[in-house]
Amino acid sequence: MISKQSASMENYLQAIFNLQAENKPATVTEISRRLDVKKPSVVYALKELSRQKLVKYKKRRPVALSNQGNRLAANVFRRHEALRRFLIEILGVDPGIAEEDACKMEHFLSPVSLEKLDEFLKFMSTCPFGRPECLRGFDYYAEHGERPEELLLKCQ
Amino acid sequence: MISKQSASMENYLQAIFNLQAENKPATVTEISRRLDVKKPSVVYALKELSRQKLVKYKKRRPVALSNQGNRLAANVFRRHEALRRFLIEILGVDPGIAEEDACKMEHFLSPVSLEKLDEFLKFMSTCPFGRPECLRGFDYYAEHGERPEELLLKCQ
DNA sequence: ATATACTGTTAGATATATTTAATAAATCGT
DNA sequence: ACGATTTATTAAATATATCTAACAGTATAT
Repeated sequence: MISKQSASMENYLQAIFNLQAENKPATVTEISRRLDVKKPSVVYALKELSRQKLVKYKKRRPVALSNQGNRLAANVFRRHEALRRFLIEILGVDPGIAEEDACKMEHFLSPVSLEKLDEFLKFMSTCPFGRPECLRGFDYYAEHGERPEELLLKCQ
Repeated sequence: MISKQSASMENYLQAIFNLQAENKPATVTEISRRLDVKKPSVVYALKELSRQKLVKYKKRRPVALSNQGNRLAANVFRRHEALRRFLIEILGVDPGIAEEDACKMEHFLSPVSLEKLDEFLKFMSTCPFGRPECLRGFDYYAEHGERPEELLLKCQ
């Protein structure tokens, strides 16, 4: 019943999810633009997702997620965000690249790892003293190629 | 010339790479066992990789990586290890699950992100005072569900 | 030495997901 | 109102990667 979806189908669900979140109609053309695929590919995917009752799709009408579809999409989105934030906020990866990487890896992060990653981000980003010292140490290390001297050593 | 490979082909390269590293002959049967696919799938893949000069493949002979193939496989392995280690050593994910997740995500980590992740792992694992304080803080948080009081607060 | 078992290959079918080309339906501008 | 443009769909082709079934080649054991 919890129908595991392919990476491709998850991408379609997520695109629709994002459009809904932005209050924009989820049209074939727009989905096709966002996923950089041709329109017949979108129609094919919508038929498949419709068959699985993950979207409500009537010909030539903007598509909408079903409850089940929304649940799945929200899940993909959560994985996407966790990965994206990790890459940007912890590793300092360029946001554009982080987005791309998250888009591809998001389909393969297990629930257990997601949970841990979410906790990790929460812990690191809600530190009452700002960015934790060891992450600042890493920022320095990433920038200067060597572990910070004296000043930051206290972080350990 | 740097021929980007599919996730599937990367898996075959990696399986052969691992067998070579273990000094075991990379046979169709063994690759098929490790990747949990049928033997004709392996033969298909070997033909394709051979066509691309990534493996040296003669019918009914154990297969070997070419230099180029070895370079690609080593790269996959590096991505795999970085992800696996991150999941285990930083997030505390169960090694079995970490292995599975790494196996799937390894195909989609960009060079830039890999570089950063490697640096991050190196920084965190070579701290002269052992496991960095904020990671120990996270260990505590993950176990007890709340940020450590007084004692560990200094880490911030 | 030959039957048996294991290993490897081929051929053909299947599934998924994409494309192009053609067409149909809807919308827009004048 | 109608021709042009945009949007959506269908049909058919293609690519990748898998499988099953059948077969071929090699090795093994008695």
